[in-house]
Amino acid sequence: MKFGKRVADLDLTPPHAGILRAISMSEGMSQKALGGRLGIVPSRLVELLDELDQRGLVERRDDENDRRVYALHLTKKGGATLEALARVGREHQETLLAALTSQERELLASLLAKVAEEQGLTPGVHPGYAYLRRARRSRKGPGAQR
Amino acid sequence: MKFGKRVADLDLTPPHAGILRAISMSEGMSQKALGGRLGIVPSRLVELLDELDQRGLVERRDDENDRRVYALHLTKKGGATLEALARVGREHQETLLAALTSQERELLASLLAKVAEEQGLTPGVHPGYAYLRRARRSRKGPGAQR
DNA sequence: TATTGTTATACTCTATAACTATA
DNA sequence: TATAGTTATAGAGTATAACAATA
Repeated sequence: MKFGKRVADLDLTPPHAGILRAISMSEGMSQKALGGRLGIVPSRLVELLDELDQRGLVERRDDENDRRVYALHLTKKGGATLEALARVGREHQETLLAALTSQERELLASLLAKVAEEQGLTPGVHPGYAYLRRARRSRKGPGAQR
Repeated sequence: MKFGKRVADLDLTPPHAGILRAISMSEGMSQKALGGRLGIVPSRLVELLDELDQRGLVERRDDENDRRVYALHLTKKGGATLEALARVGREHQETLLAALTSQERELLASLLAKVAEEQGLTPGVHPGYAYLRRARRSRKGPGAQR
């Protein structure tokens, strides 16, 4: 996962990157709304936001109308990090698609966009957030030490 | 992960599917060789093979020349399961690519093949086997219960 | 002493459920 | 009683390291 490596240089993980981007697109949204949009369960979102908060990238401001909710905002540093992430994304894409001409890249993008749309994916939202519980594997058995 | 769901109907996971296919392509190979080819560490391979062995899909036969190694073989049932997996793969692909004409599918495949080759991927080997340790995230902080 | 495979153990990621504060 | 967010806990997947048998 080359992209993850690049993001790690910013002391973040790919899930963090998606959250920063989502917040920047709708500043002030609640955790509930953010989690709903990305498909992250509340408990997981809390931890990811804690980490972003801790790094000074995101602020949880009190909502005056409803004291149960936080209004999520990017800090100045958060905005700068988002720009750095955009650079990282461009670099990653350049490396990944090095084998293709720019015409081929556009073609690939349009084919994939068709597929994504037909599959009902939301643009800008990585489907990996919505985790699907795998089937339970039964365990152990043979293979004793000879 | 729709493919994983389909594979789960056969009481397997995607990693199992790749192993069955790899064994069928070189019957009799050792665990070391298999793990090397797919990029699976020995301890993980043992468990995955235990599960396949237990389901009667794979046999670990003693190698006569070197009693430390096992020669891996598909059982008859393993061969049948591999065919079922091929069907599953075709169904999955059909669903995934429903938005594309067959010409577009070929085009997509050729673009992706170019990218994969340039990236040094081995045909037939899912890159997900080679796990990359993520950067350690520092933990916890704000967000105390109000 | 080196190699093949196994076991023991630890760590990461993610989910479910119980809980607190507020509505 | 219902909702937003948090904490506690558990489970799945994978890795590292110590180990046994054989070379």
